[in-house]
Amino acid sequence: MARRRKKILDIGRFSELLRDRGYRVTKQRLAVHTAMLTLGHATADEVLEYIEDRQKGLKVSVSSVYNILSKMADMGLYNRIQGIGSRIVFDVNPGRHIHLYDSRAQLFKEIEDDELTSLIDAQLKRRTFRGYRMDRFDLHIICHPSRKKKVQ
Amino acid sequence: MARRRKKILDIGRFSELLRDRGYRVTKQRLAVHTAMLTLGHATADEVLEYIEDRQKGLKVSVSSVYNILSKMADMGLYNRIQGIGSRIVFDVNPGRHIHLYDSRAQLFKEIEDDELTSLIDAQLKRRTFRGYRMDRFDLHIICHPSRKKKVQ
DNA sequence: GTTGATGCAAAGGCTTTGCAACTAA
DNA sequence: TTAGTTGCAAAGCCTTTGCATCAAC
Repeated sequence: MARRRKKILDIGRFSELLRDRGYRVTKQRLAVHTAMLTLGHATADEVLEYIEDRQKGLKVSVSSVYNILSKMADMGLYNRIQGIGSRIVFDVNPGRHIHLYDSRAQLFKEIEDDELTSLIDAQLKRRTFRGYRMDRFDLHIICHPSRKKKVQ
Repeated sequence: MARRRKKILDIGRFSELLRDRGYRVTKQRLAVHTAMLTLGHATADEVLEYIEDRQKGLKVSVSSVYNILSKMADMGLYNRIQGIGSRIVFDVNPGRHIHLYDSRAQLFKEIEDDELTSLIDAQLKRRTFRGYRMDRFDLHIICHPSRKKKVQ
């Protein structure tokens, strides 16, 4: 019983989606989505930094990055997960639910584990939450590096 | 294989712990912990509001609430979980890992599910995360009310 | 009496908002 | 052309910090 997952939209489908919904395809939106495709999950200023590093010519403001990330999240394209503290982390993959949080470096790493995802999903689906219907889940595995040396 | 859980500290043990570690037992700390025992999880201003409602006589400042909650979290007494957006939510129970998030009301509800907790814990324990050791996990089940009428 | 803890106000960090200028369609 | 977007700056919110005062021990 494989879990059905939403797919990450490449730039082409991303543009299509915008157009389909009557939104404009702007350089800023393309740049943000491109950044998210590479970064996986990122805060607004990580996205901004990424863009500034790769596209010197393109001007993108902080507020636009926020607006774009928020709009995409509201459209269901990204998830809002969250860092400890007060920073919003956006996740490009709506189907990605398991995050490893490095409590020392204070950043998220990716975990791909379909078996675990399916297992939890199955468990949750057969449970009832009085009066509530589950949309999705987020599993945060809080970890610390197990060795002194820098881990990769 | 029941999961061993840290216990919630009642006020007496809370005071003991403070004294044992060389910290002072202040009215503010007692008030904050009392609030947390009732609220389960709360943001700093929810704690403050709770205290102001019940103990008109006692003066507690915002910064003290923050300081106290942070210190307790650093001592491992509370967990920092997080609301969507930029607010830090503290959880009084270090052994409580499953949270139902009502996305409409934007608040957390409690889920007690030892079976599910044990299951996930067991799964995580038998997995390896290259270079990382797991401290704990947080499962957020994002839900919406399934009926129009207000749910309890 | 000693320190650690508190309260206040100011500073900080991240996010949102208002609005004129811009640009995709 | 024209309505949706952007960029800028200001405002907002929550959290942290510095320091004089206070109180637990």
